[in-house]
Amino acid sequence: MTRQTRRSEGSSMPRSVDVARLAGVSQKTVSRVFNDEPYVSADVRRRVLDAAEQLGYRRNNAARALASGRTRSIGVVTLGTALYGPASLLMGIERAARDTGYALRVVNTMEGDPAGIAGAVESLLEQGVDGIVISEPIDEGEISVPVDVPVLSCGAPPAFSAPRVMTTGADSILLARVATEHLLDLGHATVHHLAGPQRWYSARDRLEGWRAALAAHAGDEPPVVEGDWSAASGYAAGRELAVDGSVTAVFAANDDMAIGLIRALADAGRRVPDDVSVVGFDDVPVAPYVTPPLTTVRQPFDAVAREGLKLLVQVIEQPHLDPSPASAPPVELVVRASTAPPPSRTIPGRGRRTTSRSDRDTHGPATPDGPRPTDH
Amino acid sequence: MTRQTRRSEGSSMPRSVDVARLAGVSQKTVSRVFNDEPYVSADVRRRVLDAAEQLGYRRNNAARALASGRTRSIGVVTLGTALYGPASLLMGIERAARDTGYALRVVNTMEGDPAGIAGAVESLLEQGVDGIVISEPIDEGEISVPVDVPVLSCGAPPAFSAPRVMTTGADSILLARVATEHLLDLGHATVHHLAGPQRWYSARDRLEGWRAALAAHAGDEPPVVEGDWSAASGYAAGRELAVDGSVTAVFAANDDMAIGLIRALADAGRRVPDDVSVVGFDDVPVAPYVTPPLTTVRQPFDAVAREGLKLLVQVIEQPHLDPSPASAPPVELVVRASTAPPPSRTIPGRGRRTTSRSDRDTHGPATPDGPRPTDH
DNA sequence: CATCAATATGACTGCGTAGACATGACTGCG
DNA sequence: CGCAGTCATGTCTACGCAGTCATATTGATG
Repeated sequence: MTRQTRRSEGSSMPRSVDVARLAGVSQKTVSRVFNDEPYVSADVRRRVLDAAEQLGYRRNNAARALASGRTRSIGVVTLGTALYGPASLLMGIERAARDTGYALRVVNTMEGDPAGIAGAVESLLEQGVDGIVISEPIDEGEISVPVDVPVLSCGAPPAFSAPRVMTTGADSILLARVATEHLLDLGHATVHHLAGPQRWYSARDRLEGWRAALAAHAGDEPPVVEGDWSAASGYAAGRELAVDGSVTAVFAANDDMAIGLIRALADAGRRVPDDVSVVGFDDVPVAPYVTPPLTTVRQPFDAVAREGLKLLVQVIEQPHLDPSPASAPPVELVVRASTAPPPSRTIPGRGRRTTSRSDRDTHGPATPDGPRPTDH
Repeated sequence: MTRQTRRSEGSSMPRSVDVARLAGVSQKTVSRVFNDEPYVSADVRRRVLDAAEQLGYRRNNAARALASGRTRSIGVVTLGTALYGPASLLMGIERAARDTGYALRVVNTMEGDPAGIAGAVESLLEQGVDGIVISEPIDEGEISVPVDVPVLSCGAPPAFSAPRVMTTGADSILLARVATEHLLDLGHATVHHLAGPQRWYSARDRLEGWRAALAAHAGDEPPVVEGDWSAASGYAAGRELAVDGSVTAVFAANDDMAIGLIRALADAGRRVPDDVSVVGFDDVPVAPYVTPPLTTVRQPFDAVAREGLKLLVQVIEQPHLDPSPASAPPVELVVRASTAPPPSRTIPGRGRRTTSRSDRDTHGPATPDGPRPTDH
């Protein structure tokens, strides 16, 4: 039994030579046809395609990669979670990658894994990828892996040394600031922050945006409560915050925590938004349907993924050109029913249901999404 | 300038020959060391590893695949959504794949994409994978792609002809049945069903389980309302169901729709669970924190992924052996506050907060998860 | 001490493709 | 009509690794 019998059933896959033989051309010509190279006559192209069809020919990617030095694939490092944010980003990246003709290889890096991102990157490099996307970067100190492909980091500073590192992502700082300012504009004296785990850059950005908003409004900065993105941690934080009567507004670093928070407040007898206003972050699909419908800022995952991949692919394919900076996606505050003016000092013509904010950036409309549930 | 300058910076990656030269051994021996082949002396192994370390050597996966005929990677076909179910399954698959030493290649198939699953599979085969996982199969008729690798279908019948097709997945039918029977056991005369899109096999399974439960209890079968998994569609369905005063219990095919449904009922003035009981499906992380905390059945994504991949890898690596059937993961009903006995006929010693059901399969405990919010 | 098996290593080669270059057919133009 | 330029195709080969088989070294055994 020779080596031919490696694929199943002994009927080894047809190769380009087989197609060539059937079409009466050389192997190289078959290669030309499949790579859309110029200088192939219409007649030959047709014969080749017919022959390939007939044999069920499929290019061997391993051989292509070996011969050309390019794998036409992009590696993605994700956190191993089904969190809405990371999951949405991953899906956006897949779509964008496919649009540009690249395949996707995915590696998780469980949070807390000591090997961490470095190990994930290492594994992608060994698999062979033309570029790497760090989907949700977390701080793990310097990454010491020698990387020889361009790297796209979604929302983090270039945390390690590679020849070509880019960053992309929504302006989380701005988004957080808009969310916080929405509450301040409603008349709240200050805004508490239920932060995400500070190992995540995205969590830090949100903290920073919140700080900036408070600073701009000369508000004092209450202590930060830190969660782990989960609704459960939001609930735990909510129990702490509920006992503090001075809390009238909270900006949660994601919607899940906001939902947990709201429940804790409700369980403690504090009404939302009458006693406490809550703003989330992400605009998860259920946000309009929880009780009360959640005011939040929308993350433009799809746009971010698309822009970022465009950048990455450009750097992969034209290493010389300076990468054109991605246009910042629009900032979108979605006002629903979880925010209201503070209870004590009643403001006439209550500020609810407005998108009044205007910043240094464009804001999308506060779109009523889907069948908009009535307030109550 | 020769071809060597393909990788960036002209400093082409070291190859196994380079390592061999430095270690004073043959290229083949380097290969042996990295593949953990027997018959390598400890001394040589050490020298090789040192040399590799020093040069920053990394195996070239394309060449390995070409030479060995195996890519050591598994392709996953997912729907292009950030839905909790598919996303969780994908993460579970990644974890499981890495545990078995396989890399992951991911392709989306946008729902409604005419090319659909067939195209996704085709693309994976061209990339070269040793096995394929169809993560959330939907019905697209016969898939006519010739597939020569084993295929694992999560929860669907073998919908196309490949030499080796397996299925895995939780027993959705049973889960749906347990959910429905929970409502029937509470005393509801019948249970309505808010179904998922029927192109999805998982949606069909849940419908079937619901049917089975009704049939077993001699309940009549009310008309089915179909959603698209989204909370928005749940809301729309809820508006329909709210006008029908006879509706006292609804089994929603996933938690998101259940959340939308509950909101629509609330907006229509029907209280949950006092007037209408609602059971979801999945046990999404926010389920304990929405209003009211959602009774639901938990999908054991991680266990399903792990079992399924074990099966797939076994078939890949030992094509001869009969695949050992996966053990069915436990069925877990999580009773929270969205279900209660029907309003009219009050049943003494209300059946809430029990996991009384016992079926042909083991049930996990109705674990109080995380900081359990109090009922109200 | 010769013989054989187990161990350790190397030489050679093919995997299927695309890159470099050669070659032949044809075109247009002075 | 001859020569340069374009087009269309072919030949040869490297890509980097693992498979196959040969060979050298050991130790044990009768």
